[in-house]
Amino acid sequence: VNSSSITRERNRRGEGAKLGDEILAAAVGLLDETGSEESITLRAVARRVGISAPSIYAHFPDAEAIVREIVRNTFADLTVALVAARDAESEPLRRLRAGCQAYLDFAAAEPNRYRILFHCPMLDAGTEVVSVADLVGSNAFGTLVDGIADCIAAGLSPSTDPFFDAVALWTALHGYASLQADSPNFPWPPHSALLDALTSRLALVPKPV
Amino acid sequence: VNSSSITRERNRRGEGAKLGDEILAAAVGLLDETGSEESITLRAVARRVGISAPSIYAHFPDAEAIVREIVRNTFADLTVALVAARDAESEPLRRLRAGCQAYLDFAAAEPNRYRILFHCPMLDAGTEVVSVADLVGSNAFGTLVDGIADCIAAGLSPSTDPFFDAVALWTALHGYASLQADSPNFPWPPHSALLDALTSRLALVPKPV
DNA sequence: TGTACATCAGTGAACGCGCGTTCACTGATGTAC
DNA sequence: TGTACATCAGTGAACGCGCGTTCACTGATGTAC
Repeated sequence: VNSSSITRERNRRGEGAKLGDEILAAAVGLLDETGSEESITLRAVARRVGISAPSIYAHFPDAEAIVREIVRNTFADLTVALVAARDAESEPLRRLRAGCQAYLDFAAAEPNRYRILFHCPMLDAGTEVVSVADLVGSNAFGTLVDGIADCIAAGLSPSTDPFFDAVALWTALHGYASLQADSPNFPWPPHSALLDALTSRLALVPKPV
Repeated sequence: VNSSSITRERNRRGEGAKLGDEILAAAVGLLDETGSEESITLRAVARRVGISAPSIYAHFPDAEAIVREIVRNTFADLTVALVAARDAESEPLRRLRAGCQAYLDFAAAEPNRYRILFHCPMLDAGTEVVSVADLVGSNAFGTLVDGIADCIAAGLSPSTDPFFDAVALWTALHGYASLQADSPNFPWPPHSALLDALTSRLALVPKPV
């Protein structure tokens, strides 16, 4: 029963694996339309791709596996975006700022994928897809710590604890990304002013009074 | 069909309204157990209270109304907590800090109720329960702005824009509250050090370099 | 003080729906000979 | 070059479940007389 109007050509022999990517794309589409990972159901995904529901089992062992894969891909994409932003600048202050900007840009461009990185009740039972060890040791968080450390090394920050400052900055970036996505009608100050304030005040200041 | 082991005494005449509160409490219980408002279903709530599902219709027009009421109550409770914290201190710096502490305490004590304040896909279709106008004009956000303004008036902050600084501080508090709830295993620095850093750097500093 | 009765606080069965998952299957396609 | 066939990519029907909502109802309880 294909109740959608989508017609799909069967993959050629040996190209069956392509369907896996189509399934992931359809799941992200559902996530973006509803803002809730709960709408990523096997049957809804199948309808969107234009296949029957059981076909998904050739590619994912169960319904949650699709969401797990989305989370994994999202974390990888975020990391790539942060590393690319870092490598595009050489001056330490600009580097740090570019990393923060890239973080917010990613969250703004993909608010739903960004959100389920941190809170995905569908998966919480048991395995965390991106473990804390992954996060702390990753290039994603490392970009922030290194960015601050570079500013210190260049004499641009009186900070003495780049990890601490990176946590403070990450915290604020996450809050900004989340609130801006969830409360777009709030009378936000200009984006660059707020980003500048968070970056400079949290990463470049001396220890609190 | 009462499949739970709960036995419940029928309310006495004239006390039928009590069931409304029991329904809300049961819904919050479900929310806390699963971390997802999706588990607040009419039937699950009814099972938990020990009544039949249709009984709920005497108190709420539909399933979403329960969640809407929880959001309303949560916003009211948060506001009360912030105002109480503010009124417990008189010295401006301690007042501001107490408000921030109360905000984080509330989020830590009720992470799920706190979260659905900002993101509740179940409800997003149409009405926002707590509007942005409510938020900005509320005592909840006003506590922060006033706290900063008081510090400025007392000569304790060189800031010139209490609203801007309140947004920056709120942003960071929200990020901290959210991440701490969702990533408790992250190697967080000591709580009071981080809270001090966020408060003083974002609210008490001069304009960014 | 006794009793009829209106009202209140719920109940129980039923409806149609979408869900995850299973199972046996089908038909096109590439390949061995 | 032609053809049999193994394999691949997917189908369709069915299962049992929990869901929101509707409907007609029931039985206890307070009250009017």
